[in-house]
Amino acid sequence: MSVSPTAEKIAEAARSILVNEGAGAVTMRRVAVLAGVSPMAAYKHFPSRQALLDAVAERAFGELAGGWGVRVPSGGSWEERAFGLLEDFLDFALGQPHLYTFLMTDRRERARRFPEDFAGGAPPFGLLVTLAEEGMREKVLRQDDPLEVTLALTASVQGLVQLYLGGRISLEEDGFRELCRRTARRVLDGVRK
Amino acid sequence: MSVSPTAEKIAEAARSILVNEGAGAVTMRRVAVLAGVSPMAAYKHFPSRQALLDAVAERAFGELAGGWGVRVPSGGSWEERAFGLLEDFLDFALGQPHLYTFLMTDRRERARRFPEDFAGGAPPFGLLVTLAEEGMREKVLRQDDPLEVTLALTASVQGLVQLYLGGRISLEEDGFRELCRRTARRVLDGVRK
DNA sequence: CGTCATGGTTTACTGTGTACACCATGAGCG
DNA sequence: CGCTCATGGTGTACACAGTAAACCATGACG
Repeated sequence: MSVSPTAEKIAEAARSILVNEGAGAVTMRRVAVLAGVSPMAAYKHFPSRQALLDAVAERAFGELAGGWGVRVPSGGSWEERAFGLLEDFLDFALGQPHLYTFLMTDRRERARRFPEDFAGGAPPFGLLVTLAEEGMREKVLRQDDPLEVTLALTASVQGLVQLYLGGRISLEEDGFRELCRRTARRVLDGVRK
Repeated sequence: MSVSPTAEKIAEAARSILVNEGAGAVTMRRVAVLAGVSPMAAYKHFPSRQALLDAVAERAFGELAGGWGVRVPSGGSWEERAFGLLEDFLDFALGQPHLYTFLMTDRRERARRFPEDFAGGAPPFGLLVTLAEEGMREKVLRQDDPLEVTLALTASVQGLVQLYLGGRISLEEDGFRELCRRTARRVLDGVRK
C-alpha cells in the first residue's frame, strides 16, 4: 500500500522546511501552506506533528543508509576505504546540518541502539563494524572488539561534528574536515607515546 | 551590584525545572508559579525567556568550571589524573543529563570556541589542555598539538555521552562508564596495529 | 510633601498544536 | 439508478506559549 499523493506533498514540505531551517521551524501551518492544503489536512495522514517529523526522519534515514558509502571505491586499501567513508559522513553532516542534527540528536525514539542494532552489518553503523572486522582480518587493526573499536572511531567524529555544528569550532569547513581527518588518525594511532 | 532576591527566585525556579525536565519544559508561566510571582514578573529581570535560560546556563557553567576536577588528587600519576577528570565529567553528564544537554548542545550563542577560548588554561577545557601539555612534558604522550590531542580525547567521550543520553546505547550507567573508560584508553593507545 | 524609578500585576494579542464538526466525492451495492 | 458510507478535505475553536502594554504600590529622595 502506497501513501497518497497529498501525504507525499505534506511530507515533502515538512522535509524541505526541516532541511533548510531546522526542526523548530516546522510548524503545521507552514507545512500546510507549502503543501497547498489547509492546516488540518496533515492530520488526515499523520496523527501529530511529532509523527510527521518521525516519518520524515524515517525516510531520510533510509535514503541515507542506502546512499552512504556507495561512492567509496571498494578496491582501495583499508585506510582509503575508511577515510572515504569519513568523507561521505562529513558530506552529509556538513551539507545538511539541520537534517543531521535532527536525526542524530533531536529524535530520541525509534533510534538505533548499541549494541543490538549495530551488529549484523546493517547500515549505516553495521557497515563500519564490517570495515573494522576487515581491518582486523587484514592485520591493519589490532585484535579487539569490533563494535567498540567502531564506536571509538565514530564517537570522536560525531563529537567533533556536534561541536562544529554548535558553533564551537571556529574553522572554515575545509579546515574542520582536516581536523576531523587528523583526529581520526590520532584515534587510529593513539596519542600515547 | 547584586541581583534582586526575586530575580534569584525566578532563576532558581527556571534552573530547577531545567534540571528536572529539560529546557523544553521551562515555560515562563511555570517558572512564575514555582517562583510564586505572576507570569510577567520575570520580564522585569530578564528581557526574554531565552535571556533567562542564558543566565541560568551562564551561572551553571561557572559553577561547573569552578567545581570540576577539584576532587581529583593532583598527586597521582598522569593517567590517574586524566581518568579522574573523566569520572568527574561523567558524574556531571550522567548526574544532570538535562543540564548537560542544555549546556552542551542546545545553547549555541555565547559558547566557548575552539581554538581561541580553549588556550590559556581557562576552565573547563583549558584544564585539559594543561593536562595534555603535562603529559607531553612527562613523555606520557607523544609530542603533538596539545589542543588537538585534547580535542581527540574529549570529542570521543562527548560523542559517547551524546549517544547515551540520546538513548542509543542500551547499557546501565556503570556499564556505560566502563565503555567510556575503555574508549578513552583506545584513543590513548590507538586502535591500529 | 510631591516626584519618580523600581518591581510587581492584569489584560490582551499573536502564533502554536490539535479536537471537532462539517462536507464533497466517488466506490460498492440493493 | 439511487443509497450509503468511508476517505480526505475544510473551517472553527480551544488551550497554552511568549510577551507587549498599561496600570499600580511603594519607598527613596529632592
